[in-house]
Amino acid sequence: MIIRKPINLELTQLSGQTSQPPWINVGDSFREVLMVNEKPVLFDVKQSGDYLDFNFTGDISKKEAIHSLNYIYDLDFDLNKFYNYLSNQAELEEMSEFCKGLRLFLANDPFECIISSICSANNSIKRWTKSIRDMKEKWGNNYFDYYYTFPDKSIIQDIYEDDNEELLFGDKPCGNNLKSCGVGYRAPYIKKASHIFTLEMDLSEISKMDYEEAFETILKVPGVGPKVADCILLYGFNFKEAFPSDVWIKRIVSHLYFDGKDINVSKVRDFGMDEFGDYAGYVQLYLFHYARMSGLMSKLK
DNA sequence: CGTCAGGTAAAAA
DNA sequence: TTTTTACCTGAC
Repeated sequence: MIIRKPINLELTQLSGQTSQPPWINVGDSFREVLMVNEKPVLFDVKQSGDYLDFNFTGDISKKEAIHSLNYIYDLDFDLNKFYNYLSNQAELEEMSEFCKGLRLFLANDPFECIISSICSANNSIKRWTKSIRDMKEKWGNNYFDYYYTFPDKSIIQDIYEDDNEELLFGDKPCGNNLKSCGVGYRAPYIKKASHIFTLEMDLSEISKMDYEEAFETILKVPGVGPKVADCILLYGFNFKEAFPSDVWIKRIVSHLYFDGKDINVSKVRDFGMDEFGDYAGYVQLYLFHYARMSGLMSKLK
């Protein structure tokens, strides 16, 4: 079945957005199990011309499946209107050429996005995605033979941090702890964050807040600074006005808008939100991949 | 083998 | 308030 809205699936899947790791690549498809209305559904998506071709297995209607995919791949976002916006600005006009069809890859499970985003801090895409995959396979639920959901917050909060803790308090051999997933010093942040979202902070409340309140709220979580908070709000909760600013976005923005002058990351965030408004999230996504694919990134390094 | 990258938290200025 | 430093791990 085809959804007639343009997307570049592979680019979107492999763009390192911290909603989740890429889905499992099988032949020319990407597959993953998602919980939809509390039922496990195996999705299979692939590129068909400019569009998304999909199949699914699970106890939901076709309408519900399309609704999920529309959200996750942000298919109702008007790319052509966005490209028109980009083409009207000297600094941005080249970007759509390099990333045509790139869309937000939004979280089906906001908690997975929170942990992914915490893991992504001071880390490489390759390493944090492997950590999340490891956590799914160790403690998530297994469906359709090879697929795993991300474990619930109430599970993660009780996982041992490292080998020492496991040896001291556990009754199982080593390897069943957070650090064994390669998360390094983020292990205590992950545990504390899981605890907070299990007992103190309601995820559904975050989506009801306005952007500023949600940002301040989520900043209180250990391991969540401004960059991670903006990733969580953008990829986990679809706050498109977020402009996650890291060292690369700083370099690119500084090159395009400030004549290469060194400016601090928090100024870059203010600039991006002010300059791009509701397009901030998309501009951030496109800036990063434009720089990556145009060769600008190696030039700035 | 050493060096480096990359956000956050905590210490220091 | 702003700036500096330590933190795990994998890539090189």
